[in-house]
Amino acid sequence: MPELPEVETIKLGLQKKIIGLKITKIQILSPKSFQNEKGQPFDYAQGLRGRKVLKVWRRAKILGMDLTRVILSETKDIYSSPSAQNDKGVTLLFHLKMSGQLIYDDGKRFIGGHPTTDMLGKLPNSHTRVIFEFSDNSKLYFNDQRRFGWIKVVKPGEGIPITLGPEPLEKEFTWQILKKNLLKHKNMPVKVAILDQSVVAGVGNIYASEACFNAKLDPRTKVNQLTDKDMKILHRGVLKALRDGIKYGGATRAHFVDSEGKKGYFLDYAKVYWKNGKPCPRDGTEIKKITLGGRGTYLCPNCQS
DNA sequence: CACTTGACCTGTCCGC
DNA sequence: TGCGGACAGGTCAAGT
Repeated sequence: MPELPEVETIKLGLQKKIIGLKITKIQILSPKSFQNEKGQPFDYAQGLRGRKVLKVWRRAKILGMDLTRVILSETKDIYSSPSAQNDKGVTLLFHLKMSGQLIYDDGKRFIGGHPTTDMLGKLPNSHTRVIFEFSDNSKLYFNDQRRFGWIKVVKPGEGIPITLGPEPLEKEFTWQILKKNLLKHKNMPVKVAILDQSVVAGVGNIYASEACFNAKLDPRTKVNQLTDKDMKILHRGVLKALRDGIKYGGATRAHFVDSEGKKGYFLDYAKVYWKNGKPCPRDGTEIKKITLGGRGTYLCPNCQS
């Protein structure tokens, strides 16, 4: 799914809702979806009961949730956890991959009929993998049709299990850094190269096509053909694509919904992604779909050269 | 080494 | 209507 703007949208939604709430129960319907730091099923979910949500954050496409140190009197069974000694709190990492959703229900969400939530129907549903219950009886559902996504329980500050480059919305992401990282892949088409999370963290297939369009660059252009000017324009193009994505609440093709279950509208505003056959918004030429690095790629054959 | 393909899963859509 | 194949937002491992 979810690329950076979609995860950012979920983060902003959850920050308003679950900070300070205490977890009372976790139901794991799909053990594969709830893992320890080694990627094996995490068997001690009961040890998370009694913890409060301290912080919700995002790095690239990963959502993090820092939980308090356990309150011993409430959760004796934490001692069955290998990390029980010297408990400094716990962090949950969420990766939604292709089809994951995180939907918060505090009873106000109108399940099953809201114009923007019709697609969800009732929760839990057959794609619900994990359910968090909070002390105010609200719930957080982790749904994931394809089960590529995961929740990992790690120690606070423990490394994210993905090699990540600069965070594009932070100051560290300059055009010079982008150039340096892209040059790791001199002969790769530029669109494929910016999908590498160590080049720039958080760009996925939708925003990679959009970024190339914004920069008026043919996505097939090899990295070593790019001039410094191209690098600067591409840097701006990446930022514009991501910021527009956040502005429109993310992109929904099939699965993405925000933490209230609402779809994102970025695809209505996307310039090329999923627009094959439609006119280019710049010059009216028909948008083409091609395959690059095995992924669908969209471009205007006229103004992206 | 650089790059591509396959695997992980489930669902949908399209052509025969 | 049914069936096979292609394809779908991500990422890592294995293969070329």
